[in-house]
Amino acid sequence: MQKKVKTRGFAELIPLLVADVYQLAGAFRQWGDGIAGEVGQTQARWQVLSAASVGGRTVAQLARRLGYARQSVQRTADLLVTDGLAKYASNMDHRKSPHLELTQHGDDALKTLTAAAGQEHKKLAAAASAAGVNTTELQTALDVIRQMCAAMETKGFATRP
Amino acid sequence: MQKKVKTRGFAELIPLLVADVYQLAGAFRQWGDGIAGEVGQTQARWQVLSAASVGGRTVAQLARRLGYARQSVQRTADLLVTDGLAKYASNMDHRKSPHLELTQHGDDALKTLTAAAGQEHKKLAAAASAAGVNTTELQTALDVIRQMCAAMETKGFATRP
DNA sequence: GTCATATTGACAGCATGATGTCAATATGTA
DNA sequence: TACATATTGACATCATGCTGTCAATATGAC
Repeated sequence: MQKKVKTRGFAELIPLLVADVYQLAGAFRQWGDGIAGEVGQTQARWQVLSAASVGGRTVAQLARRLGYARQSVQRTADLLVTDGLAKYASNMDHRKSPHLELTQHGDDALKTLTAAAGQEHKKLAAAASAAGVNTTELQTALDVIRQMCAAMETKGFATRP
Repeated sequence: MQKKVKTRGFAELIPLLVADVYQLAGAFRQWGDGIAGEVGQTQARWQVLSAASVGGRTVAQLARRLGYARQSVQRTADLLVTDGLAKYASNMDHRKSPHLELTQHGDDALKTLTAAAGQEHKKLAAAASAAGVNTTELQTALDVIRQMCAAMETKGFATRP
């Protein structure tokens, strides 16, 4: 019977976890948009900038890597090119599918974003510490979240890198 | 120096937490959309149905409770009414602001959704358990996530209930 | 009772995710 | 080589969040 009781309590925590993860993800999203907004960017553009900074990747490759639909990334990439943050460089391997490369302007923007994010991470760490979170607990939480992601994947729900 | 080292390690976990929370939230979203989709609904409609099921609430009140913009909830509510899942009932307190009430059809849909979600929660709990998560760790993760939400709120990033 | 202020719903428009379809292009196999 | 299949970008369209503006309506201070 012990196992049954344990399982029941466990299952009842799931809806709470779902709600809290949504809540925290929403707060993180606002936070990230705030950081990106300070540089006149958005999170979507930031993600594509970051993934494209490696260079030598087509839009379709970036989309797969980011876990978004190809067309969504295509639109964001086109906007980045329009704004001069990136450019299309011809791809020897595929005449119709150029590589997305950052321009100097785009590289600068990404560097600014990275620096701003680092500052904000420190601030959030301080706030979390003040809220009573310690490193051990945070590490446990991370482990649980990753295991939940793994569990979701076994059920066929893709997760995004 | 101990405190400094601890803080540094802590701050470095933050970006990992952000990435993993995004990832898990994305998986949960897909999962929820799947559940809602089986009944021909969406998560947005589900949320509004659920919040409206209490009865006696205006669209603006629902929006505040859900943490969404008033206009977003308005649109979803209008769609629910169009589809016969809800109806507007005159509000004595405000001539222009009716209460959103579920119809029998809407109540049935919500009951179906709730039942389906319960089943899915059990399945996910089993998968998580198999992935090696135990109740104690899950509870710790929940606590950390809530403390992070609280920390975010102190920084002015609203979280959604 | 009056009037400034806040709230509300309607409407228009934007951002960013999704999907579906089509033609051009690679790719792998017979 | 030839052809079936997969991949890719372009384009259209939808879903669902946001914002801003306006008029109607409550609300509260005086």
